[in-house]
Amino acid sequence: MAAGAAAEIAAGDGSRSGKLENLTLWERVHGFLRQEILSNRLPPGTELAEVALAESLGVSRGPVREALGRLATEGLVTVRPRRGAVVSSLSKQEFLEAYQVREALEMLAIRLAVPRTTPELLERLQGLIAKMQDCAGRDDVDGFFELNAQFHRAFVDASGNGRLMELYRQLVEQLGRYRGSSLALRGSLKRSIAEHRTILRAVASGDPDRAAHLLSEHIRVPQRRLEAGDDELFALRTIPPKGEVR
Amino acid sequence: MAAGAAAEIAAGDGSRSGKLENLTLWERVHGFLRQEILSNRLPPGTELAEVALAESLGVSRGPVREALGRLATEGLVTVRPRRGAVVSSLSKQEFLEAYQVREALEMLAIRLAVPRTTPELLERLQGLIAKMQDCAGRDDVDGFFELNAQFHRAFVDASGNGRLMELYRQLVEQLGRYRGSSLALRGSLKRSIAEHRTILRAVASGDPDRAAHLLSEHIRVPQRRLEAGDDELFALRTIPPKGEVR
DNA sequence: CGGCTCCAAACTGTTGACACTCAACACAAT
DNA sequence: ATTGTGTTGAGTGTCAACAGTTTGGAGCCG
Repeated sequence: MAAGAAAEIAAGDGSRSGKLENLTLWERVHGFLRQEILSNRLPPGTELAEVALAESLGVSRGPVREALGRLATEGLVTVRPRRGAVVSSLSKQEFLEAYQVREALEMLAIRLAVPRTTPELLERLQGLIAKMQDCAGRDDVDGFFELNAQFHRAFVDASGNGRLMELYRQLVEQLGRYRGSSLALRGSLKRSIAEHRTILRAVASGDPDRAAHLLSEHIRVPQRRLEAGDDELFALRTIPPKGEVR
Repeated sequence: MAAGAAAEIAAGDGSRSGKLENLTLWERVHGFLRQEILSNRLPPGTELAEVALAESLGVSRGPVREALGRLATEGLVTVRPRRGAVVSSLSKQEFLEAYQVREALEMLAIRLAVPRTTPELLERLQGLIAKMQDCAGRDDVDGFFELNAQFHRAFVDASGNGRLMELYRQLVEQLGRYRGSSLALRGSLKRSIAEHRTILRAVASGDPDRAAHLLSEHIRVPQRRLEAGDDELFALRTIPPKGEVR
């Protein structure tokens, strides 16, 4: 039912940029839908009919089906057996649960990253904090959020643990759709920057436990607010069309 | 290819046990293959051809394909585009990475579980330790391993975090296939029991940080041995040739 | 007027067939 | 003997069609 502007998934033209795209059809559909969902162009609650999608994208139902299956195991859509797929939405409870797991993963990441710290990493983190301050001064909330995400991801990347990176990526993807909520929850940008500085100091001094502890407190700031009960933030996203989830 | 003993997945009779199984075909295939892999009846490295599986199970390639896709995102098989699927095997490095993530998840679990501790939980844990001691006395290593898994899972279940439980289950499933290795790594059963007692005391006294720290040390015992370089344990499972099933 | 039954449209689950790719093997040339 | 090339065959990627189920509503009954 979505708008008709198809993205020409099935295009056979090889002129698309210099990089040769040897992806299978369902992989392209998967990537396309993933982008549509993550960018909130397909908001939570949207029903995804196989035939409609297939026609819209110019492919058969097979690849669409396969793509939906993959998205389901990634948690971006939920399939109700014989009832079709829906862009999944997180309840306040589920959001909180994912947030807790994210905290645990980041703590592991920073513990692993500290002994592997390089001067380049410290420099990069320092640069990110500086840019964050710029954004805070300009009230560029979107920019700040992006930099903040990069800051946190830097530790995960530096951990050297591929499994951890993969899990973290999936988790952040899901939580990212509620960026508005997370941001509103955070409150003062200045305080966040100060916390980042403190964390960076602990990392530079090579103290994994202290860094992990600080990070834990840092992450808990928005979590506590959510627990306190600002449900309205979710009312925006939780679209109760008709079909009830589970 | 593989042996013929099919498991009658496609059976349409509703007489199968009292429990009504309203699962779709691919869900049944998925569950079946999952069991086969986890029980090591399909050892790592086994090539899974769609046509062969489909014929063997009495279904079409569609459901098999879908099941393989799900297993892939769960990490139990790896699909090489246009080359088919293979039962995935963990390298020493990957095993270690997963182990680290498991540690982080369990620490989160015990932190969440401590404030929610009930007398029933403490009693259950106490009972598990007692049974472990029995097994240790009888040199019942398999029994001990099972009880140990239950002990650790108890905290995850008590955490009340559904997402955490799901991730933990998947992780343990994958690591579980290397049970032999993990066991050999652990060494003294008595020491393990003593550590369990100490952890239980910390939980009973309502000290999440201490419990988490103790758990961390407890989990790290086999991890350190693995880091030390006992690769031979993996040689057992890493089947290099293109050997046929059984 | 409200509730129940039955019917039809729509959609998913499944199947079998076709097209295409890649890997291995054989053979020829250096 | 080794390397490069052509061929072949197995097996995946994709499609269109069939069958079963669910949903929503029209019609009937209380």
